[in-house]
Amino acid sequence: MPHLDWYVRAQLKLRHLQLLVALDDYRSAARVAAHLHVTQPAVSKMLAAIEKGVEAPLFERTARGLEPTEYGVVLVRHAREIMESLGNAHAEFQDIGEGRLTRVALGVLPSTAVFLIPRLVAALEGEANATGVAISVREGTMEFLLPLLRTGQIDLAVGFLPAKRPGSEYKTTQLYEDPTVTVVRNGHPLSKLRKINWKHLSDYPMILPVKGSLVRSAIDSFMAEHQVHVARRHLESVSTLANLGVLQLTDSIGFMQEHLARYFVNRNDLSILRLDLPSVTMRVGLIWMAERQVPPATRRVMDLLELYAKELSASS
DNA sequence: CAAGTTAATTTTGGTAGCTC
DNA sequence: GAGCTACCAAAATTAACTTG
Repeated sequence: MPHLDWYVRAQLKLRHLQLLVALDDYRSAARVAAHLHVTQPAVSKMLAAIEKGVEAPLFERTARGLEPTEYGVVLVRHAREIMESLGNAHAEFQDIGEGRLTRVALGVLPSTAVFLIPRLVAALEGEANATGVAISVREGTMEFLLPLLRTGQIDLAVGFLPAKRPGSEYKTTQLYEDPTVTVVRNGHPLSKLRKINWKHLSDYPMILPVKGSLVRSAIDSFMAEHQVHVARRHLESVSTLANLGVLQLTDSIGFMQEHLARYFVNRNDLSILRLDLPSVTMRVGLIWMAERQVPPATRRVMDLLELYAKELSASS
């Protein structure tokens, strides 16, 4: 499909995306035509033009309507995302127009999402004055968040700080340290043992962060040092919910930041093994771009997060 | 040479008639 | 009934000229 990229950049119109989404919704050219206030042939022709452009059939013509092909499903999904994202622009325009709500876009790690963010949002909700802050949150690994930070799609990241300070494009402050712990389902054979040593881990499948991530490399070197054998069939995942599900359903051993693990333990979802991973403690902190000046709203969010982090480490 | 006007081209949508 | 092709018309955009 050599021309798809070019076509999408140069030729594909918003009108086309509308059409694709409507076709998927109605599965009928005639009804789509009515919805878009055009006639049926116009719909038919526009679809043909898109299909020619992307060089792939997008909808299968059947006796009583249209059904998306595999290609169609993919393109419709992206079209929906774009239309939705564009819809958000309207809300943000209003924010600017009203001149009193500032949007702060945060990027967070799964391990920080569950306890820092709710407190932040609750505090901001509570103040109820006109010069409020609207928060938007994205979750992902550091590899996902840092590019967003660089391109300005997020203003601030709450994530792992690199071990050394290259003193470069990012500015950081440390909030707290988060050790990595091993977690298993309640009633897991290992949780019954009085004494666990590292060799025990070799007997069970593991869930590890994806290769190349900060935590993973730390775990890998720790494992090598303690000669723990990693089962060949281990799961690589940074999806917190997937990990939780797998852990509860199987005898897998998972690695999690302690703060997140505690959350699950408190809810009686998981158990923490009595094992220390001393060299796999992550430094969690705020990260933002050095060259961009920090607007007051972002400054406030940073102050609040620092405050909660302090309370947190004081109470634990 | 910039502003304004006109001509050519492209895009979009419509109708009619046809096939499955 | 549903959709396709062929052909037509209107609108918008772009290119090509004038002109002060």
